[in-house]
Amino acid sequence: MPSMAANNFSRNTHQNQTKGDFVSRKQKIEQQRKNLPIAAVERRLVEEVRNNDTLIIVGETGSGKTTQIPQYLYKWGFCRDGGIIGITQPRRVAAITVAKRVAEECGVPLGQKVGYAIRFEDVTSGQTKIKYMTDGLLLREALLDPYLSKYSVIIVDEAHERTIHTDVLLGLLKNVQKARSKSINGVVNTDHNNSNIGHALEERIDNQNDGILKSCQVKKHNPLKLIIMSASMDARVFSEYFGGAKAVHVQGRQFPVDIFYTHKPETDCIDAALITIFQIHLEEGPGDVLVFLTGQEEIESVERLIHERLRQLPECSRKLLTFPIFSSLPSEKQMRVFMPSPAGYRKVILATNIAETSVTIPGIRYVVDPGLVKARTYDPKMGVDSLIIVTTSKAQALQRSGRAGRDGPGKCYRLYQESFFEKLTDSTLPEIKRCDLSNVVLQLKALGIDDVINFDFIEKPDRTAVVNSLWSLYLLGAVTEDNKLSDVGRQMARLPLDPVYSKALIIASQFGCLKEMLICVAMLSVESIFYAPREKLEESRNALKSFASPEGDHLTLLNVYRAADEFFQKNKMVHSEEKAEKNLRKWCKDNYINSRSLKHARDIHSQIVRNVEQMGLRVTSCEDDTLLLRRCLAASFFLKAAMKQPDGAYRVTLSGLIVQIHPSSVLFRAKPECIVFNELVHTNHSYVRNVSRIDYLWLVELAPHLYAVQD
DNA sequence: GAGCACTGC
Repeated sequence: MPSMAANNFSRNTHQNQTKGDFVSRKQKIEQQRKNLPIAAVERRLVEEVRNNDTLIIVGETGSGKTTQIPQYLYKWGFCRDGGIIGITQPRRVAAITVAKRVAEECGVPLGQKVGYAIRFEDVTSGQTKIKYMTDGLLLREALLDPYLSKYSVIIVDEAHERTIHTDVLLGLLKNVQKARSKSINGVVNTDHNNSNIGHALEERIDNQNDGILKSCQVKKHNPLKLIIMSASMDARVFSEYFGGAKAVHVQGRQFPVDIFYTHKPETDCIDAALITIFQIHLEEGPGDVLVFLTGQEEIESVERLIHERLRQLPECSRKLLTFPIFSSLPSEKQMRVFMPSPAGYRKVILATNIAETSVTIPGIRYVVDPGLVKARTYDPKMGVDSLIIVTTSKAQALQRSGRAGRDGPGKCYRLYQESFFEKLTDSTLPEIKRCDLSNVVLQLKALGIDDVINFDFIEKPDRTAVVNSLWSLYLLGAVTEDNKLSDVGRQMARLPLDPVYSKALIIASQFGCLKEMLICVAMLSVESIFYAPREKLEESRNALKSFASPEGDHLTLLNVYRAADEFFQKNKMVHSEEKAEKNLRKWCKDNYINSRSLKHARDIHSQIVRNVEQMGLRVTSCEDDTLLLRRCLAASFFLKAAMKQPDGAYRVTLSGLIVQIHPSSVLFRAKPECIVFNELVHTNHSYVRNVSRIDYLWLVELAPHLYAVQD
């Protein structure tokens, strides 16, 4: 009996507690919302949105703009006509976490009134009114619904980051807005002046709606409200681009961060970083340290040096723990940076610029910033990506120092002189100015924008970059001689892949090896599959040997995928799905394979299998006919072929560039006469990665417009 | 025998 009573008692308490917690949590959320800087200007902001079709909102970190503004707009009736509010983010995690938070604030389950959509994951429903998504996803939606007609408001968040998706989206939205306000005036088919997408949209509607839908041609659209949100001080660029759109500022909430510069220029940045870390550790109050470094190698050597110097300190001063974080680090190791340090210990986080925006680590009071970053640039003429260490921009330096002021007042040590800071560029070059544009050009063409060179970008990409991508799209058969999208090009645009890979799938369906090519393309689309930690180089090499194919990296990747899939399917017969997934991760670890990359490849694979089936392509297998598959690789990747030179280097056939096979390739030693490859990256040398052995005569046979029999 | 920051469809 007593135990019974106790049981009841405890259950009651538990219920009361739950209820009490719930109420207090709700109240706490209400309180937090009211205390946000943005809450004070709710009415004014709503008025501004009502009065301006396009509004620029500059909000510093901590203002609450991302979570609150959509809720305000919903509350004040911006969804009343059935339209929904869409908010784009450059990163997936941001879309997910913000949506979760907003659903909680609204007290609704995620996926109903509030939801999110990212690639592979759509947590929205018919009732969704506030939809967070990635900017790339909204671009994809535009291909299916050129007017983006279900949205009454679109908010482009983090616009200052100027990702390539954001830039393309801004251009698109500007035109969609024009086209929608035109159609509302009922002039959809008469006014063919300045807006090329407006024009293109009208033509598309004309073509698509032949016949019974003709009466819908002048379908009335609601005007589109556009909000551009940026954290940068400088709203002028956005305002000018949108015809002098009004810009409003919202206060942020950050703790002050003291900035320190060096008195003289530093020659050895690693040494300077080490000295600074130990100065902080020995002289400053509690708080963790975040150090920005350029790459894995630098991080690993700084970590080693810290441990060496710690050993020279007295016992009582050794309470310092290091945590590396960079993107190719397996997730479980990345997660360690979030563990609170044991009492009395100080954490030093050695990070790449993953910690600038993508990962927010609590507890940071000190930032060490050498002012350098490894940046990717693209040479459109040679088709070469380069990874070079360059100085950060002012905006980047500001972003880095801000990481010290999230939990309290902080300090930032810039390892350069103040005069040097003044010389830094204001902001980082937008991505659209430094990457391959063939995918962007293909997508714009699929949206009906044929004249890409004169498209109204917020910042025009280099003309040669556009011309070169048009040329490669022409060679792939995606655009015709008169620069129009071909039927093949239209098919390619439906696939969420690099255009070369989309074309490879189409060719493979003709060769009868689409099943294999789907796997190759999925594996080629992800970050490196193999993981080789420095301390276990030998073991990881042996693991790779069991998958290696003498015919090249493509077949090796195919072997890995098949082995993983076979392992997974066998597991699924005896275990639950989750257990099988877990075992697969273990299998990856044992085989020195990055399970995050493999999971990504498996997701892409299932997505593109659905895509090609919808396109009506037949998924047939060439079974073990690797010769056929390699011929298909030659037919697909003929733009990237190279011939061996007498000295063992390779000469890229189309550009004449001299390159080496990357040491990570299975063909690094074999050095076949003729190869195709997928990536050309310049670091210390020019390297080609993902390489397969082919026969030069196949190129002559399969790409005769570019290759002839050699004398 | 080198070593790739980050994000996205």
